[in-house]
Amino acid sequence: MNNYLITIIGPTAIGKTALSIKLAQHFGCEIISCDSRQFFKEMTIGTAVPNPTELAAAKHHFIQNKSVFEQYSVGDFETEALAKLDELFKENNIQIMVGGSGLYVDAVLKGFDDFPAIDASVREEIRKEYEAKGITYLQNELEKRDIGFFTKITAENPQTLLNPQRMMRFVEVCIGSGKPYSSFIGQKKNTRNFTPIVIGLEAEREKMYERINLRVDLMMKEGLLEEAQALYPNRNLNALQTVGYRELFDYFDGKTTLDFAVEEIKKNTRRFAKRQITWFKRTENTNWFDYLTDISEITNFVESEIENRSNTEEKRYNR
RNA sequence: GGUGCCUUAGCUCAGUUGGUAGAGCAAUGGACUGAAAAUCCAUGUGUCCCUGGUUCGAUUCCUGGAGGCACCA
Repeated sequence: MNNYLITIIGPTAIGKTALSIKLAQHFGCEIISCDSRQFFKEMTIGTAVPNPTELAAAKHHFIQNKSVFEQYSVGDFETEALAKLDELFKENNIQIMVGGSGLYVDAVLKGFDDFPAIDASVREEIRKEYEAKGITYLQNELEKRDIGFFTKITAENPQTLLNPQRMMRFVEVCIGSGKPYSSFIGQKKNTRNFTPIVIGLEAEREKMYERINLRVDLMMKEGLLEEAQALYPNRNLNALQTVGYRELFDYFDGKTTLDFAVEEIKKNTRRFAKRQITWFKRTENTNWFDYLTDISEITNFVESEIENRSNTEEKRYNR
């Protein structure tokens, strides 16, 4: 029997959580969250994790199961999510994944290559060099250690040469492993024991922004300020480089007024949503639905997809 | 009612000694294999308030009007 992973994607605040719960109830399955900020137990309001009622309505995984003090990467998530899915598919061949983090969705659906673990001191060293010498240091290092890859991105994606974070990663892999970054790319044949059925939620830009603004106001009413205040001492942690918190940290620093910070949260959330849309446009085989689409239409769609695919499976076996 | 100043991009404003205009912010498009709610790249969208006049040519100068602000009544 084939396994199916119903995957719900879309920009923030569009209604992914509500849809995923309805689908989970309909198919009697559980939910894998794929959201790079909802992993953290210290953040609740600002990351819009499902509320207790929602969590009771369907079993969720990867919601607030980590601490902001832990190191956690997309590679770790890929491993853990696949293990969890194997377990869940034993119970039910239909499961649900929902999330707004494109990179993490790709990790589960497509898989990434294996990279060696790189010692934190290597990154630290590279960061220092970069801060002292600027982006040309990273460019020179990459050119020296992985000329093929350097030439490729220069030709195909020159903007990446100006992106310190990506460039530091490339250089850190080269230095830490002693091999070119590109030698790890395209090595792994990723096989998945499930078929994704990807549902994308979309809305007119104006509607989407309206929902974002409303949600930010609601978060403030629910106590985002206090939540951010409690995390303020740890503001430098990676997990706290997050929309909704950084802007309030600036307010605590006395750099902005509270009203301005809230407007900044709205603006940065809009920009985040835009980046999500850009990413998800490229997600293969996505079936797009308006955010107001009736749940029955979506369940019908999913059921017919599964039927079509299992029919083609049967034909294959009967041959 | 009188006097002065203002009216240019979604917003705040600059500017053109007369040759149809440009900054910041907002916005839009894009990239992205272990920081990804991160990080990075690209893009100027316009009855220059309206109306006559002067001029080869007016957003710019002049007349009249409309709206706004300030002061005086």
